[in-house]
Amino acid sequence: MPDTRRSWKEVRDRIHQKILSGQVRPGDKLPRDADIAAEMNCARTTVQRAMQDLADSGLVERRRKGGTHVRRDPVTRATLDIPITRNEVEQKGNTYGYQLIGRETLAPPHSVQAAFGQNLPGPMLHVQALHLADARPYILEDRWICLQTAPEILDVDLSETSANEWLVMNKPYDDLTLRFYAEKADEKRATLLGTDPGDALLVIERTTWISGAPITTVKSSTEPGYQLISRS
Amino acid sequence: MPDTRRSWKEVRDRIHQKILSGQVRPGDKLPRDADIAAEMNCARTTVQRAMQDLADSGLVERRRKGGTHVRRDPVTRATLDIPITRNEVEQKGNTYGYQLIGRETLAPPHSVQAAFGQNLPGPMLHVQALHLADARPYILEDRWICLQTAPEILDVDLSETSANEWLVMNKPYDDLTLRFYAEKADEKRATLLGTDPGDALLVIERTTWISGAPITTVKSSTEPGYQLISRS
DNA sequence: ATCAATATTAAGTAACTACATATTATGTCA
DNA sequence: TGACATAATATGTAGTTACTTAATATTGAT
Repeated sequence: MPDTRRSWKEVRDRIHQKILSGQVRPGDKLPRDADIAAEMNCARTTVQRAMQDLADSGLVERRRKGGTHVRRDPVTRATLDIPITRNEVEQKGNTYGYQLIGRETLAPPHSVQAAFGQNLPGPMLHVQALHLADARPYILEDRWICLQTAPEILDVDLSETSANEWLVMNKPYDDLTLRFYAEKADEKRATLLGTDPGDALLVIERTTWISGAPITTVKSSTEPGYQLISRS
Repeated sequence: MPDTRRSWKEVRDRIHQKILSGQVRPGDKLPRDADIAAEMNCARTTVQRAMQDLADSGLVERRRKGGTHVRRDPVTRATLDIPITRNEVEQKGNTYGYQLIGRETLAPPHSVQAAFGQNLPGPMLHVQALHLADARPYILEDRWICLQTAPEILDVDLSETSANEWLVMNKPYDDLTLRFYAEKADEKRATLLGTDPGDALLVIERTTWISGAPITTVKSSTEPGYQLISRS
């Protein structure tokens, strides 16, 4: 085998290597795609793919005309998968349970409006529900659903189907913000989650939009000890 | 303009639309790339790119021969950028400060060994340091560095340069695990972070490897109120 | 010298082609 | 019938060409 063609992954790894072995330093400009292609004896498209990947993972920055530069503020870029809670529970081998706690149509409080920024969401459905793993409280969700964008939710029997699942299956979103933080369990949440007030809870806030219009925002308080782990 | 060529993003969005408008349901098989290309009047490469993107974002699954299927357990896939702490602080317009608390060569405790799995890391440097924003405690890091993989760290003046920065700049990794959870501040951490014991802290654990060899593992306890926010 | 029009550059996108690879289906021989 | 080879199939990867787009540099007119 004289000189097997190198895949874009090889090209990527070579450049990756160069960057972090110090041959090329943060802020440095890399050669043009075409030159790298010539040097590595491959097509520009291959270099393009490699560079795209490096750019996606936060290692380099590319600008038309400007060329490709090694980022001077390298970031750790990680991907998280947040599954539907039912699947998450069943994946772990536990039995999934669901319990509706409250449901009411209401004008959203200011904190919820803030989550949506400019676009005022109008009247919303406020749903509180508990997800269970083997009958133990797992995640407590406090959700607001925009009735302008998702009026069909009013016809859904939320004591049967969780809003979580219904929305994921029926209301596609094209924009999403996630927010993670730690919070002390207050009296009410502690009771519902079967833990003690003051316990540290990981909270996940998720807000979704479809073409600019708000769909839903959820504040999920997880059971004590819950961990989020990045994809490899 | 009769029929402008459609980009791979248009193709992606059209399919995305189909999937979540219910025209195609979770588990369903999508037509072959070639057929979609014909239908949409574009090249297969364009469909390929579109499909790749949908697969990357967790919406569909592709298998050679098997074809493309809509995932039956859709996940919310989010990307997080975790910058170097100095940059994070300065980005917010605060002054960055750094303070070394402790430094010692030590055999790692079992919990640290566990983070690395099988590969035993050997002797390690244990470093504790505090990152400050406007002279207020921001992140407390408790780090273990593998001396086999990164012996040069012993020559670094860690009272000047943070291990965080030195490692990011000098020790490339090719594998990384992140873990997020909430934890109550214990007495010691509360003091260092200038808060009260029992406060809920968001903890970020990061472990890195290079070609299978452990580099470092950090447990970063963030100031109360700290939030992680996903990239758009 | 200033500003605007124009050219140049380097990445971005897309078409078409060809072959690779993984997987499934089929067929043949013992 | 069962094991194994073979064919068919759909995605994956790579090359080549051509054109687009955004950013920069140059030119030229005032």
